Amino acid sequence: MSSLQEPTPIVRRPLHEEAADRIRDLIVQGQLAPGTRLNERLLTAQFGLSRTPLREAFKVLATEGLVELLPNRGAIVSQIDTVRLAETLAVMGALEALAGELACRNATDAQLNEIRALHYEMRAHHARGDLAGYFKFNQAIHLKIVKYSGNAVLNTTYRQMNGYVRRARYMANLSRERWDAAVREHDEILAALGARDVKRVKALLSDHLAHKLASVLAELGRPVAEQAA
Amino acid sequence: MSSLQEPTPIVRRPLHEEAADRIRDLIVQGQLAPGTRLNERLLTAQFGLSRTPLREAFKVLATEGLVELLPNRGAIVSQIDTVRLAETLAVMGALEALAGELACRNATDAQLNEIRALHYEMRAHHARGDLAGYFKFNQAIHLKIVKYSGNAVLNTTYRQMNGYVRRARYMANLSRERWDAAVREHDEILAALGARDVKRVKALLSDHLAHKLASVLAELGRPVAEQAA
DNA sequence: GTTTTGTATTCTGCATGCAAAATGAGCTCT
DNA sequence: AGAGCTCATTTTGCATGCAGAATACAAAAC
Repeated sequence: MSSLQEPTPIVRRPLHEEAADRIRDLIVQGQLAPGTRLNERLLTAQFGLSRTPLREAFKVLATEGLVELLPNRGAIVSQIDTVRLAETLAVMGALEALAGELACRNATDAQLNEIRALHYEMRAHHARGDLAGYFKFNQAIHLKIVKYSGNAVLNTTYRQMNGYVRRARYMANLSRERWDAAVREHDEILAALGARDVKRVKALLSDHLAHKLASVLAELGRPVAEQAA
Repeated sequence: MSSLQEPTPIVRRPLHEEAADRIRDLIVQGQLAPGTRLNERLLTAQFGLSRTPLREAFKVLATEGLVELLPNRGAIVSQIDTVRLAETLAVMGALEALAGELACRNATDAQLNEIRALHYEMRAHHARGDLAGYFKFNQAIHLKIVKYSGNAVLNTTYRQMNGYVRRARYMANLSRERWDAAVREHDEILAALGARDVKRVKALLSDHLAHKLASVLAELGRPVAEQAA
């Protein structure tokens, strides 16, 4: 038992995972607005499976925080409440600072070049004033930095939080000033990463996220600014 | 509808939550060793419920990382692998540094006094050489700091990771030197917290966790030390 | 006109049933 | 004795059924 055992480990993917992925995408991409009720009968019909695996998916999404389970009243897409959003961004700041530190140490040059490429793509969209395109590459850069930290736990934790926060991106209606500033911050982050300057990367990422948090909070005008980093 | 509506919101707790809690406790407290198979029939008999809610609980525990789901082969208590342990501790270090910072700002004096009390209890157990008692209060202190950060997302994230890590505590067979050093570090942390010295608390907690990580890794003798903070 | 009450319908929570996959025991063949 | 095969048993994955809770709606009371 050595070479030709399993070219492809053909184990059918459990239905509940499939369902969880599909619903997660719908939520994260904003197709299912916060507060929307997730009707079991409806979704089973739509996905072509029975209630059991669907309900299992609900449980998973609930522990991920994307869905809220009301006893005897089913599941709703969780509200994006301001406090939780701020809290999540604060935590993501800490995570990303760590990610930057580790990426400085562990990322290969090729990986840094990948990030660099994404950065220039992002700048291109910024130059054109294409906000949606900008967001896409911005996201990709941050996810890559976290990924190339080489810490899998960090990666999954971050991605999960990102799923929650991402839905709020249209809420922060990003002023032109903030947008330009964010791009400049990215320039600096990239430079520091290239120089493998741990301390600087860490500080820059921490600040970057703090600014993002501040801009989101400003946009939402809530007086919860105190408890953020 | 104002005053006498719901003295206690008597909504029966879903069975799957109950089950998840019970199994989680068994795993975290080490009564269910890593690798143990979780037989559905057995557990349903033991808990007095049917397979459906039990399986829902499995899904939750799986997303929490305490249980591994093998398609068509059921659930096993997840192994504590060294790499993941190290990665988790690194992330917890970042989280706890943030927690310390926020606690400095947000914790009330009464809350700091609570932590202080726990600290002296811990010292008492250390003085007696009572390792189990020491661990208990040590845990409690760290959890309180995180809790009094006032950031709920941080709190739940930290607690979840702690659940995974806690099972490994007996693995790190803590030398007397490291034990003494840890206690001294706690002294300093407490002092800095009392002085509300954000920068210092942050640094101390970060170092404290890094030392813990190093000691665990040393004990386990794995060459994964590079990728930690 | 508004609120309350009664009732029908829908939906959730959980148990159970059934088919497919995995495990294990015994057997055969080398 | 050990490796491979067959078949019975166990176990998982999923669908469905049923009871109770929640919701919706309409008629009645104020």
